[in-house]
Amino acid sequence: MSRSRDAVHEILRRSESFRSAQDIFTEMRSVGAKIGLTTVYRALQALNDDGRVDVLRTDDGEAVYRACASGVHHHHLVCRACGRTVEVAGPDVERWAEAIGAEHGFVEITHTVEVFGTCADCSGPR
Amino acid sequence: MSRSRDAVHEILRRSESFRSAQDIFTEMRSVGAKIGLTTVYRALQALNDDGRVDVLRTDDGEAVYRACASGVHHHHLVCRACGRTVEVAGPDVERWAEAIGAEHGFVEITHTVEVFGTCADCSGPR
DNA sequence: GACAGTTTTGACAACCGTTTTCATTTTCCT
DNA sequence: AGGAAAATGAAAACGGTTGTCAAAACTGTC
Ligand SMILES: [Zn+2]
Ligand SMILES: [Zn+2]
Ligand SMILES: [Zn+2]
Ligand SMILES: [Zn+2]
Repeated sequence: MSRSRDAVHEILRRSESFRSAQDIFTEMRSVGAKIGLTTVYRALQALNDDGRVDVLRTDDGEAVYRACASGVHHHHLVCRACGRTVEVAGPDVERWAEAIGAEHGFVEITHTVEVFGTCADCSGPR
Repeated sequence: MSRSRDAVHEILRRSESFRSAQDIFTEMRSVGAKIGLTTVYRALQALNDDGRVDVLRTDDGEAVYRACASGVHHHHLVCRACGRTVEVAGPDVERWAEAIGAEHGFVEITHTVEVFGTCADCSGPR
């Protein structure tokens, strides 16, 4: 798994928002790349397994992917309108999650945190 | 929408973990209730519209529902093994989300936060 | 109670994103 | 070049969810 995996990774690196498999597939086809939808799905899950892309689920259950610049644990601030995404750190949140878990006797704590809003460009000069 | 909506709500109130539509449907049928899967789905989305149940997506995209005791904004600490769920508050997290959004010029901030772990019963006396 | 109008129900089909299958193509190594 | 192994993609299968539509249940009125 290499040729197309890199192609998919490249698409994601060029994008600053989360993208769906179908979305990526359509873009690649529209610029003449000959690739199958199945391969896009496989590339995405390989990239995710390797920790090279982040994935999250939209409200309607679609998986969307992003090649994040940061290799370490972080979260996302996503514009509801244009999808633009900023990677953010939240040391306080990390500590809070651990603490709240411990407080109730839970171990091996993990968490998911996403922040949504409307970015400056999209809320715009009214 | 009433009879079956209440029945579904009741099932959820009796459960302390998040449940899927299929799951609820199977339980209801197994105790002799005559209800259709479609109706369960409709009841769940109605309850959610009314803000009476919380919904979240599992990693594989399935929607799961829970009738939370708290009517106000809160988050969940979920056991990966048995599903047992504790409602938790995180004032620090609320403030952090607002602040991080504002810091990047985003407005109308919302967020999703879920904490996962293994509960005391499930991690058990090794 | 009978009746007409409205709402709810549920079997079934349609949808849609994702995964599996499997035969073909490409890549890699000698 | 030759053969084994990995990658590819078209099409079928899958699983959760939503749409369809005719039948059933509920509503209020005479
Ligand atoms: Zn925006
Ligand atoms: Zn974190
Ligand atoms: Zn547990
Ligand atoms: Zn919150």
